[in-house]
Amino acid sequence: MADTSGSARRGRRPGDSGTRESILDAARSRFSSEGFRSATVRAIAGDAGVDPSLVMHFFGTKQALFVAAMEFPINPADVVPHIVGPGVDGLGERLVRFLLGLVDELGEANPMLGLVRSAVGHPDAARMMREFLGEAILDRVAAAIEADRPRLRADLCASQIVGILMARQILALPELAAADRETLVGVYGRTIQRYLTEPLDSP
Amino acid sequence: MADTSGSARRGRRPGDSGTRESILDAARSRFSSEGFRSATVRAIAGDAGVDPSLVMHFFGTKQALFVAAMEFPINPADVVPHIVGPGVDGLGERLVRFLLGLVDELGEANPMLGLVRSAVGHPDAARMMREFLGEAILDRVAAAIEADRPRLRADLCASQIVGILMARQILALPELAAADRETLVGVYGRTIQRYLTEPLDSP
DNA sequence: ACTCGGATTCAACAGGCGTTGAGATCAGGA
DNA sequence: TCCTGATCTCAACGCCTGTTGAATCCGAGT
Repeated sequence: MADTSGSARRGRRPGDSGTRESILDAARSRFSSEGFRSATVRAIAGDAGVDPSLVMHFFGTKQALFVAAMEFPINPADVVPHIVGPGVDGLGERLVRFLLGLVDELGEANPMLGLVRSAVGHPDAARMMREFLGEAILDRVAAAIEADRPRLRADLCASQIVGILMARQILALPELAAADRETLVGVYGRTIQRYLTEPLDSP
Repeated sequence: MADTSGSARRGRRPGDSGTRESILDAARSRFSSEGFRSATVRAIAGDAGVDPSLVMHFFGTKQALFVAAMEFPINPADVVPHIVGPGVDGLGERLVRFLLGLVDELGEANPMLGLVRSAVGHPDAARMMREFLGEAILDRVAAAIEADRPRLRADLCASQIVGILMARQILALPELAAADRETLVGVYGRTIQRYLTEPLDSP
């Protein structure tokens, strides 16, 4: 609100404007909490204090803005070895602890939530989610341990992880949202561990 | 296409028109595959071969149409005792087998998928999903067995069930979609069984 | 035979959407 | 100092949306 005249001015603003980044921040927040379809370019522009057409100028298309905004803030290649490194023992717990920590840390601007919310009824976003969760993370994990049917095991893990996101962050199931994090790490960790290492044919 | 004149006629059609039901069928299908927001009244009317305003005449509002269409085709009170009856042994497997059978049977007009697809970014639908999954099914199951923290156990089960729906039907993870049903019943059944009966504090 | 009322369509509204093109403004290199 | 090009706004376009009101049609009860 340091406007020197009384009304909005056109043209370039003085100083180093971090406008592009603030558009990306607003987009992350809107896409994450409303999904691709419901989040509007106009609302994102409004949040960033900017005209909608400036968004188009920077990113060209709503779809392209979505792709740019849902870029993951950390590189899986950096973090996965850190989780897998200590060995198979406790691997499930480490994965779940990492996931829950990330969710709490990212808050409302969480690309994983944006992808889940958009994947529903939007095949392109479903593909992005599949690629991120599967190829970037779980396939590496499943490959690090040595077991039969690694892809099926990765899919099993993905189903529980997506379920955690849906139930805790989107459906907001009350007991699950209120539960102590380490309790969940224990329960879900054992599930993931089973999906990764135990025999898949029930005895 | 048994039109006696060459063009569409106004007014009441001859014979016993099951129009209301065919609108509901179309709505179930559209809401299930696209979610509340993306499914349009016009498309539903088109599928039913009817003018959009007739949909409003019957149901008043898109929201009311959604509620009517997402009514579950079977009554949980009828089926849950059938699943719980035989006792705690194999309860998880019976639940998962019932769920997967239902999904295959209902196909593209599955209210559970419609609710999941709409819950995302639509709090009213999230509440409907919560009420159906929790109060109608899982709370009864958790109450039937006797264990500590029954609500948390119900939420844990819900998280895996929703995850199965997301991963298999919406994300379409390939190995999961292709997997033999009884294999999944074994793997997921054991998970649900754990969530229902095993101690929640990891040893 | 005659009305009555539900079924059905048509045409339109008001609002929101993504996107576009033209123009204004200014930072920084020549 | 002037010019270039990036940044930014305004106004508008065409489209799609849920919803409405009026007009038509016809089966059924009297």
